[in-house]
Amino acid sequence: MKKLNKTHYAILGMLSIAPMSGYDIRQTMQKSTANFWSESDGQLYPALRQLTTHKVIICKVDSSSAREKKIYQITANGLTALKKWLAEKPETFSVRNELMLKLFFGTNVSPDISLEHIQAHRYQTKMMIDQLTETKKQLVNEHESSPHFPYWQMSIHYGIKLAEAKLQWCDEAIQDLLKIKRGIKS
Amino acid sequence: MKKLNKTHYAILGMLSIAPMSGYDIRQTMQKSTANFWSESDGQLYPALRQLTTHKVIICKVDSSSAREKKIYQITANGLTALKKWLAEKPETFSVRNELMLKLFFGTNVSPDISLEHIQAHRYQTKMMIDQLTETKKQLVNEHESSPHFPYWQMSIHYGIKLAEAKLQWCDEAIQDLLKIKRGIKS
DNA sequence: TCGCACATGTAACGCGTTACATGATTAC
DNA sequence: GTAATCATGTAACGCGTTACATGTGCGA
Repeated sequence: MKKLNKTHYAILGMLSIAPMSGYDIRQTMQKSTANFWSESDGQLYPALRQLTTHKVIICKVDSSSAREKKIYQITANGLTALKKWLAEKPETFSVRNELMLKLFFGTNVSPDISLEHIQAHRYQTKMMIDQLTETKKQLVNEHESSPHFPYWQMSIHYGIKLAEAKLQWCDEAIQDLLKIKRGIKS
Repeated sequence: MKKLNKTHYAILGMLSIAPMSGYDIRQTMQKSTANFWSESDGQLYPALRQLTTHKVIICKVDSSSAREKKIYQITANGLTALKKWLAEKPETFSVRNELMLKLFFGTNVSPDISLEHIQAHRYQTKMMIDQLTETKKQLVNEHESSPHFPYWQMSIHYGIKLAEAKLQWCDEAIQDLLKIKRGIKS
């Protein structure tokens, strides 16, 4: 019996909200946790089988609809395992930020290249803020009375706060790079 | 001939600053890029061999000092490859934030558990800000006249900006959780 | 003499993505 | 009819960490 990994716990968490199919889990993750967590197909389906073997979830085939659908449900065992994991200190994640790495070596190339990278990042970040703001609105409309609401809202706020900080940094960095450009010309 | 990956380019970038040994590269990364990029031993040494095979770096064994030391130097080929990579759009990295994932499923456990996680995160973030502020001071003292200076400073500012945003979020989230606690009691 | 920092590597394992593979249903 | 979405999976590969392995030089 191998231990459960983070993918497993992410799935267990999703199933603690409601019974779902593999496909549902993907959709839900893309809608809600994509900003800080996602799983690929290649992880998801094997993990569901492993979780079933561990008896932390059970699978019921839904033949009522025309298409076959495997609905997974968390077991009492599964909920206990999830709660235990939730109480453990979260590991601090190591970040790999390619934009920063390229910027760090920026002296090797023209400032225009760094400028372009940052402007692209600025645009992406702005899109991100819009999208998170939209998600937040939907959350208020659809789940305001849910016990999940405050927790889900906090996670969205985290995304927004960080994105706003990135935006500010982009603006400052763009100014810095323009100064470098002026320095080169003079 | 396999393509170079990001680890390879990170090393090339380091060697574009100065010739270094594998050990030096690790030290330098830990001092300067740890906040957004790091490599483990298990990656570094094999990568150095591969880069040598690709002839983008060359190795000179330094026997002058008592201890053997392999000093790697970037070649003209290597610099060209690095510049080409620097000009390519950086891929946006997928984040996996375990703290956010646990918070997202917070309804399954007591608010105290989420509170503890966030308070720990707040503390770590504060330490991070102090450390980055210190690094920034050192940078000004030691490299202010270097052409690398503005680029390196920007990367530090990024770390600081983001950490400050995290700190603010922590304070808000702690207030939110305290409200939840009061709600449960009443 | 003991422990730390210097210095270089290997092996095993698990994680995670990507591409592949299949097929039904529904909306246009 | 045909494209998109629903729905489930597999195989291969590369990435990255961890643990292991070895040995020197220097300062307390």
